[in-house]
Amino acid sequence: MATRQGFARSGGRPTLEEVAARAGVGRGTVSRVINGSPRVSDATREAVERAIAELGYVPNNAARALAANRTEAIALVIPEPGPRVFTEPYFAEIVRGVSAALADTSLQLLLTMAGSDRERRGLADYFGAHRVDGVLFVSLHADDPLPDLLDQLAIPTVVSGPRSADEPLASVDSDNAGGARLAVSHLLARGRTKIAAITGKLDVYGAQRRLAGYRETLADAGVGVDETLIEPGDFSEESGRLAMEALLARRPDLDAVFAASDVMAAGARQVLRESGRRIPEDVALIGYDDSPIARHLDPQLTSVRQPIAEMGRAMTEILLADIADPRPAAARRLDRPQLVLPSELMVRASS
Amino acid sequence: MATRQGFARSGGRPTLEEVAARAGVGRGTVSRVINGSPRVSDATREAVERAIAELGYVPNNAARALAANRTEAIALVIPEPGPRVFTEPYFAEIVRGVSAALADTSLQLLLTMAGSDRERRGLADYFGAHRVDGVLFVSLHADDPLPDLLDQLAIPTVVSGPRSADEPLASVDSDNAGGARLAVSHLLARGRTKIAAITGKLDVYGAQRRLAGYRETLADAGVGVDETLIEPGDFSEESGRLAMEALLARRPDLDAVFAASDVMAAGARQVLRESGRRIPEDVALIGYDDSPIARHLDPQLTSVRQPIAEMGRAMTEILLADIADPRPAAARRLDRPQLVLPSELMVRASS
DNA sequence: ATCGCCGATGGGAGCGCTCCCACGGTACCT
DNA sequence: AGGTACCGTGGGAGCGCTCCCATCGGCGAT
Repeated sequence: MATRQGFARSGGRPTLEEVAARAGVGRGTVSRVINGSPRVSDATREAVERAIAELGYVPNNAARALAANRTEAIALVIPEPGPRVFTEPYFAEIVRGVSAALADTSLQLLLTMAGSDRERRGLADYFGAHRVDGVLFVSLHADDPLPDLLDQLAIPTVVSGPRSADEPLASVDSDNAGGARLAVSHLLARGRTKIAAITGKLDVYGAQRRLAGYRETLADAGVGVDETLIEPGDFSEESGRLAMEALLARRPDLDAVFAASDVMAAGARQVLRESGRRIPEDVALIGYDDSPIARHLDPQLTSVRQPIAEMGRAMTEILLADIADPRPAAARRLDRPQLVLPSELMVRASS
Repeated sequence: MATRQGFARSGGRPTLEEVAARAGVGRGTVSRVINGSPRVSDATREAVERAIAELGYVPNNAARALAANRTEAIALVIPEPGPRVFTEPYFAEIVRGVSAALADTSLQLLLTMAGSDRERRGLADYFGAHRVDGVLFVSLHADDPLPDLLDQLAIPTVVSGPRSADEPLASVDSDNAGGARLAVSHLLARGRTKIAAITGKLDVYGAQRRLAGYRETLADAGVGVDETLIEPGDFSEESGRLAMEALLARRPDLDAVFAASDVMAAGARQVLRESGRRIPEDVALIGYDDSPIARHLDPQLTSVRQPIAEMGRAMTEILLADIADPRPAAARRLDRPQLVLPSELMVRASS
């Protein structure tokens, strides 16, 4: 293998200069070939490419980064919370999407889990020191100062769920309202009319949107929204249980439940069972996220699936476009995409 | 905040040189302070540190890497397989452990998902080009050429599960045999004697060890190993189903099942239910991995928990120690740790 | 008082690359 | 023929840091 011979012969790694010498051209020309500049004749390009192959040359990233003041790396920041948040494969799916989008570029993915405030402070310095070309944020908290700091530093940034309806940064989201609409429409189509909702934490924008979708669908269908059928949760199983108990106490006549997460649906299911109700005969149940739990619940849980990997991919593509955009930060700031990807209803036995 | 002022004033980021000027010392001295060299007087060190704080100086990684021929980064390589392998939070847990171990260092974590052969070839060049100081491998395939290549290149490497009993690279593993032993002992203690095993893919070393633990425990207890009670699976739910059917056909009298993964246990559970058997009254069931599914199965599944995050942490610590080891590669190669971390049995309703 | 030694320090010489200016050559115009 | 535009190209000048050698004092030993 040519590559390996290259290593062995020189002892160290071949440099640009050596490639240039071998190809009989100057450093600048080799650099142009490597960077795909059009200002190189075909013959020269070919000669350079041959020399690169023969020597097994691979550019030194550090040198490039230093000389060009780029880093060839983007960071994925995950505000790492308690140990068990990764119970759902959300994070892994995002990473999959991101790294798929990165596959044909030469960019590196830097993973940053920053739970504590101290760590986040470090990050600010870190990003400020120009150590990444762009930053991807996953599941951002509404009160996180980091994104705004990045904005000031003019570092391209994309977040994975807008923090509000007027998110200032570029963002990618799944259609939470649409997902809820799918679920509720499906229940209506099945003849259910007393459809309860267990919401997520309502300071999370996505949870608001899911609730909004629920409301809109019922209103549009002429069924009307009954506030006694709505109970807040916080995405946890325990909160699903509690919400279900409250709902049942208030509205024992309900015939369907739309929970804003599978985990809450699992809690609700337990309470429904204990109350002697059958699923879906007496009460239909729908969750959200299409997590692995959904498929293992008994009965299998109908759930709304978000295209998580696609979201990761889309975030990355938006980020890359922003990085590549030659206009000054002020101009780029003007047209920041707010992408919303459609959700899908996975119909199973529980509805 | 001093840091922010620093940015604003200079327009660009402060450099070593500026810090040196401000502290009234030479570049070399500042460099020594930053790198914690002892050959600096206390007074000077203090003056330099003050200048650093005042300017909000953060070293430029690329420049350091270039000058020192280090990279300040380690790679975590995940042989990305099909879309759905991340169904279990294994990967996320490993990342948690790794990044926890990295938290007090200044090293960066580079995430590399390399599924296709083409990507892996790229990786070889990439690592060869000295772009990382060390590499962490997760769930390595037995026939992967990459680790050996890294070994030749003398790049420190740690793998997360040895590929065989005589793994040449440093490795960290959970005690698979011990985990199986816990499970089987527990079943024996509950009075079960006809304990079946559904194994994982036996070309995976961990699966072999789990089966070995099962065998040893039965042998030690004087119960004896009955080969008709052993059926191979491949870690998938479907294979769990098939294996359970085969076992039931052959040994309808079995009173317990130890499955080498929760997912297979879920498949087995379904078949047991369909056959009219009650869990755990008629047949006790134990899984492996303590995945989220375990807690959501009905009845909740007893399962063996591996300390995954701790494994990630341990891998990283071993890697860092290897990177820091000043001895030549040949010497380092001699004492490569093979760490085995204990597993734990999470007892739930199914056993 | 002189010498030698050692710890503390300054700063030159790169690390491998990109950027950019300058140069020779060709093609086309007047 | 002379001029003007480019195009493709070479190579100097750094990017910000670490390494390492030279230097400078101060100290105890002689």
